[in-house]
Amino acid sequence: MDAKLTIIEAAARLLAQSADGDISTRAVCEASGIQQPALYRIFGDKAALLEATVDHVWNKYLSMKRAAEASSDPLADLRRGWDGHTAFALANPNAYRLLFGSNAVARAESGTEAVRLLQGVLERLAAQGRLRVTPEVAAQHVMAANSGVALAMILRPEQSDDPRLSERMRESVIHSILVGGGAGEPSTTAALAAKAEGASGSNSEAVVAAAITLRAALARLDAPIFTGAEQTLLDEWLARFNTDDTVSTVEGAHS
Amino acid sequence: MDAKLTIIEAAARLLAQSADGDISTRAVCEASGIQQPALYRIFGDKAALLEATVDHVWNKYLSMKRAAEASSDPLADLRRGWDGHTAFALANPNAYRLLFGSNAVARAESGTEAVRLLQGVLERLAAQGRLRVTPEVAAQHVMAANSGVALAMILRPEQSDDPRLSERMRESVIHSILVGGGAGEPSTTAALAAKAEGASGSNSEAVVAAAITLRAALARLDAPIFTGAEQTLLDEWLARFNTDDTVSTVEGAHS
DNA sequence: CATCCATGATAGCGACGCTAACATTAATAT
DNA sequence: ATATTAATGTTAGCGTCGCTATCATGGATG
Repeated sequence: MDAKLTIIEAAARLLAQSADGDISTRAVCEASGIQQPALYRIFGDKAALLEATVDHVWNKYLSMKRAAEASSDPLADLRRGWDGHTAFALANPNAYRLLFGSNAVARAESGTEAVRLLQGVLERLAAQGRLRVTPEVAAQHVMAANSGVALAMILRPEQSDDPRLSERMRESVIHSILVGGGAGEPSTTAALAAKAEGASGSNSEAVVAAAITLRAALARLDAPIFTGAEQTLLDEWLARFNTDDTVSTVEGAHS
Repeated sequence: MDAKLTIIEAAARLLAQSADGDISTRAVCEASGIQQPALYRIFGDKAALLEATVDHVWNKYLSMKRAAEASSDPLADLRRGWDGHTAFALANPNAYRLLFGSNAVARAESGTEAVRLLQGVLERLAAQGRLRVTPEVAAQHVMAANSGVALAMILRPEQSDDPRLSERMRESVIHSILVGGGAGEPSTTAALAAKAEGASGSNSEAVVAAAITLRAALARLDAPIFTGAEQTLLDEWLARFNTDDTVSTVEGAHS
């Protein structure tokens, strides 16, 4: 199974040096000292080879980044992830274009893993009460904006000469996803609690505040969102978040 | 010179029906009743044919839109232009992918014209003192975000299932480009709706954010606060707060 | 030792982008 | 009206592509 890695590395090398962004399986075979039937026995077809190559390049870059990406501040992690994404695109334009600008490698693991990592960060932000959309929606928003900026810088550098384009888009996206606009003053009770926990080191207050907010909203709700029984039970469940036991348990996951 | 248009229309037809987004010059020749040497005498090479085809499709769509795009409100025109861009991408995914996701048709006139039209609108906004960046910078920002959303919806529909993704990104970009955040029709977007309810006294954004916060906290909760079934049902109920119907209904209760 | 299966090597198929070569027509000049 | 030129139609084919059929080889397994 060493042949597989040999082929992938040769393909990655050729892809990085390719002028038009494409490579031929014949060239890959010649560069890796392997014959075509072997390549097709291993990968099946060219799309699978490209997929494996893109995944390999992506994972190589990711393992470089992963060491420095464990922080207590999910917003800082989000910024780091964005900048890393952009840097990867500029460092590997051909692989990136295959991954985010073509349909040939749409099923590559790299794309879903990028979204998974992003969602992890966003869920931590959500747990602090700082997201105003669901992590799923936020992830789609961030990914679309980030890939749009990266592709524009790769494919239309002369039309994307603003040196702060990526940074601008990053902050624009962050602003529209976070409550209170991110860097600005928090406006919701949950965000206030999130800011307060910055001093105490715990994020459980945001959860308690969110439960309180929801219970209050629930009481004033006359729209047919819940039946009476549902509403009663939901209120009971929301009340469970207010116990100190719950708080300490939730915050146990944090530290 | 009628042969040129005949070829282009055949190519556009084939491109629209193509499964993998690519077409062969042989198929174009057969579909247009013209031989390959004639095609290559007219266009030079395949890239030029694709370029002309994309330009043709783009201009056809643009002439459809141009009639309805003379307004006194540049912000409304910006929104119209954004939605038209997205609609074109979804209606012509293969042509769009060639234009914004590949380097084969990077020099197509369509791309530069799209940016030119956009800059015209942005310059009108700038003349009204509503832009907080230069029209050039704003145009790059808008184009990158719009193409990113469109490509994501084309290439990764299962990862871009938020039906309001384009709208969300549009308002996010507008907010970050205009001075004061930019006000428009307050009924459509969640952000603007949140602004409107700020005056009315209710706080639907806080409710949505609280529900999101609780769902995130719920996901990383391993303490025995809820049983599995309880947690599943609670998550479902919390998810109901995220629908825009719910939001408007909640704020409707107090207006 | 016989069997089987994974790998090596050769050759080739059909389709691709593209072009040389020539035949034919249309347009122009004399 | 004829000769010259330019444009177009037609055939055939080159080199490369993704991919595969075919067979030889060799080492592991019973």
